This record gives sequence, structure tokens and C-alpha cells, in this order.
Amino acid sequence: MGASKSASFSEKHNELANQFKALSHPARIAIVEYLLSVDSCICGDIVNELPLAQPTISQHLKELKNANIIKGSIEGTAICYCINSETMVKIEGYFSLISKALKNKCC
Amino acid sequence: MGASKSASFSEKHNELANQFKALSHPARIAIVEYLLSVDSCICGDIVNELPLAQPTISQHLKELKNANIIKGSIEGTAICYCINSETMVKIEGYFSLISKALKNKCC
DNA sequence: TTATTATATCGTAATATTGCAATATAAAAA
DNA sequence: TTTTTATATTGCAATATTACGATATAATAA
Repeated sequence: MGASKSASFSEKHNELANQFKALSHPARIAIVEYLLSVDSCICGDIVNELPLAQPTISQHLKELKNANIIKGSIEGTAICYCINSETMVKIEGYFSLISKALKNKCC
Repeated sequence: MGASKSASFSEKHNELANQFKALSHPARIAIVEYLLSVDSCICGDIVNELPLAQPTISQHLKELKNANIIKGSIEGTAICYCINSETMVKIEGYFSLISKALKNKCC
């Protein structure tokens, strides 16, 4: 066979994995950092910033949105994308927990 | 065509993306959390913990190792795997930076 | 030396991701 | 209404990932 026995794993592990999957492509990291660097979040110009075609960017944005990494709101003809800080704080907390737990271990 | 124009992106963005890719599978999250839950790190029994065959686990461990998420050291016939806390702290710092930057923004 | 035990690698089938041209949609401007 | 502008969807080729049986490797035990 082949391809992801995700049903065999917990909901929690799958959700985390999905959020990391959303961040597992350099273009999507670049999008997140671009959104971070821009003051306002009127962001159709991501297409001009990255070396990818418009449909490709649109697809990457969709994946980030599905994983709750970014939010999008309609702003006339354009769509205003921005980072979902709640998710970022959550993920920070996850790694913070791991880091703390590791302090009481050898290795 | 198709498949990852990773050469078009910065070294830094590619490295980050690779670390997230290593964490983008529920089995690999489960492995990390299992290593975290176990006191010592004599860890051949990951195979007994997860619903995957030995070659599959071995492959997942390799990916985690390549991304510096875990370290492995030979311990007789067995191999002792454990989490690379340096990487965890680094990733925590990345999300901490993002969270802080977002506090000064609207959205 | 010959098991045994623990892990890695190879080969391969099933499936998922990436990227883009072409096209669709939908709101605002002319 | 027609055009323009911004974004999404479809379809498809190229490539990557996932999973595992079979097999290899390599250290210890008998």
C-alpha cells in the first residue's frame, strides 16, 4: 500500500501534524514572514514578492488558512490576509512545554 | 511541471520548512511525544508503541534525525534515540518571536 | 562459528504534493 | 453593460511521501 495511516493516530497528533505540514514548505514560511513584515495586511502583493505564479500562491494561502495559520477577510475586490496569532501562541506553548520537560532529563 | 522550487527560497526558509516537514506526520509527532514521556531513552520499543511496521518506524526516525529533531547513539545492539532539545528551544524561539511581533499589530 | 537481536536499506505500489496554464468568479470602475 | 482587477478553481504533469515485505548489516549471545 502506501500513504498516511492518519486514522491510526490521535486527533491531537493529527491536528498538530497538519499545522506543521502547513509550515513545511519554504514558500509558506516566506508568506508567513512577509505577512509579519508588512504593517497592514492588504496582501494581494504576495504574488509580486514570491517567485511563484498566482494560482500557486492562492493554493499555498488556502493551505495556510485551512490549518488556521492565517486568516483572510474580504476587503472590496481584494482579500486581506493576516497571521492568526492565536495559533502561533498555541504552537509556541507546545514547544515551550517540550523544552521545559527536557530540562529534567539527561541525554 | 511540479514539485518544490525550493532553490528559489532562502537557506533559512528551507531549513525551517524542513524541520516542520519532519514534524508534519502524526507518527513522527507520536514518536517525539513518546521519547518525551520515557525516562531513559533506550528506544527500540517505539515499534511496539506505534501501529506501524519496523521499516516504517526506522524511516520516520531517519527523517527526524536528518532534521535534527532527534539524536541517536549506539548502545550495544540497540540505538538510543532522544529529542534534540537545542532544536526544540530554537523552534520555540521562532514562534516566540512571531507571537511578540504580532502583539504590536492590529488584525 | 552459528544463532539471535536490533536496526537499516532496497524495491515498489499507493497516494499526496507542487506548480502552472487555462479558466471561472465576483466585486468595483468606466 | 462592459472592462478591469483580484482571487479561486480545474485539470494535469512532474515529483515526493508513505508503508511495508524482503533482505542486509552488525553487534552480542550461545
